[in-house]
Amino acid sequence: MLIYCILGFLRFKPMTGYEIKAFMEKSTRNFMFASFGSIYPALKRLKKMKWISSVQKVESGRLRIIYDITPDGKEGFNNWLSSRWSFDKGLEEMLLRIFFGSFLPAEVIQSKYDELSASLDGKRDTLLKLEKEIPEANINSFQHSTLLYGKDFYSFTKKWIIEHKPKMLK
Amino acid sequence: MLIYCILGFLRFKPMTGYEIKAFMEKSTRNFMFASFGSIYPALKRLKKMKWISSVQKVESGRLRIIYDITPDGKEGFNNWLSSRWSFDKGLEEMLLRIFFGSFLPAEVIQSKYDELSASLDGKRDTLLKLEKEIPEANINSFQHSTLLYGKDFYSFTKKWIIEHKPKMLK
DNA sequence: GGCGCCATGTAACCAGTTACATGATTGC
DNA sequence: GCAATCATGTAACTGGTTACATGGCGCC
Repeated sequence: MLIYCILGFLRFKPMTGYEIKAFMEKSTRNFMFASFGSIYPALKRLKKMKWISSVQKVESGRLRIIYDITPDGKEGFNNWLSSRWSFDKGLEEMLLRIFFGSFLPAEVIQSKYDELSASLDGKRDTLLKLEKEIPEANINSFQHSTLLYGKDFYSFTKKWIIEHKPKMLK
Repeated sequence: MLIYCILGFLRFKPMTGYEIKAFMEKSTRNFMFASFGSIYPALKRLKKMKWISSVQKVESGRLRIIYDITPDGKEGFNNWLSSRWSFDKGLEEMLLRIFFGSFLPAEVIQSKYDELSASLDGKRDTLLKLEKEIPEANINSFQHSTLLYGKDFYSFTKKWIIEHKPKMLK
């Protein structure tokens, strides 16, 4: 996931590893955050894959390695962004995808919100089935309340997704 | 976190590694789930720490290693469960703690819900500050919507916590 | 001269995963 | 006789973390 986050950032503009971390701090930090110890190795990995390129500069005495996304990288990023928007990998991936929604054509983005909404229904159904399988006598009120939270959470998130689905421009 | 989950399960009743996984599957699976590849090593670790004990039995030809929590384990578990209920480690830890709420004295549990609620306020405040720091012109509607979701999510969860806070019995 | 920020990176560690290996029992 | 379930476990890998190491710039 971190690599797609980095790739997405580089679609906004070329950046150094340091800037990537700073950008995370003020944009995605509540759902996606990483330390230098994972950012720099991730950049090396992406470079090796040829999904990003780099230029070294010395600016006012400081070494800066500025990374940019390559056509291969764009393809990899777009494949990730346009693959099924399910909730299976959790809230974090959902929000990261939404964050980069502007890189998807307007016609596609609505169907992605619909996919998400369907996935949330599926999640809720699974919980409902789970609930039916458990005899109520075998579960205390705290255990039951975690199930309840799950159901309410999926309902809330689904409703939110529907309400915030981008409107089609006529 | 996994070790506290296992410890909590063993407070309900002694179990084998296999049973622990099966129990997870039908109780905590939407917020806490692990494979055998992490359960068995975790049990070994807990055994080494003397937080759990084990008895080997051969029942109808099958080897079963039944684990039980020790007094040291109970202490470790209680320390974890009664440490500050913050939202810092995410939804999963919050739900796991609630799941084991019955192991906390009735007087304490209410204050834990209050702690959680305060922690959620704090999280929301951080997002509010973040939002103020970002000039609106610099952010597209998708980026903005992830912020919005964060705020709504914290509000929803806080409201839920308050509504489901256990009532004091008179 | 010292602090805070800019900037890069590595090493040790941690907690998990998937895939594999083994083997017995139960029920159709 | 075969599939599903019960039962234990390891090895290779993954994707991150914290702490450390290094060093220059800008400003008071």
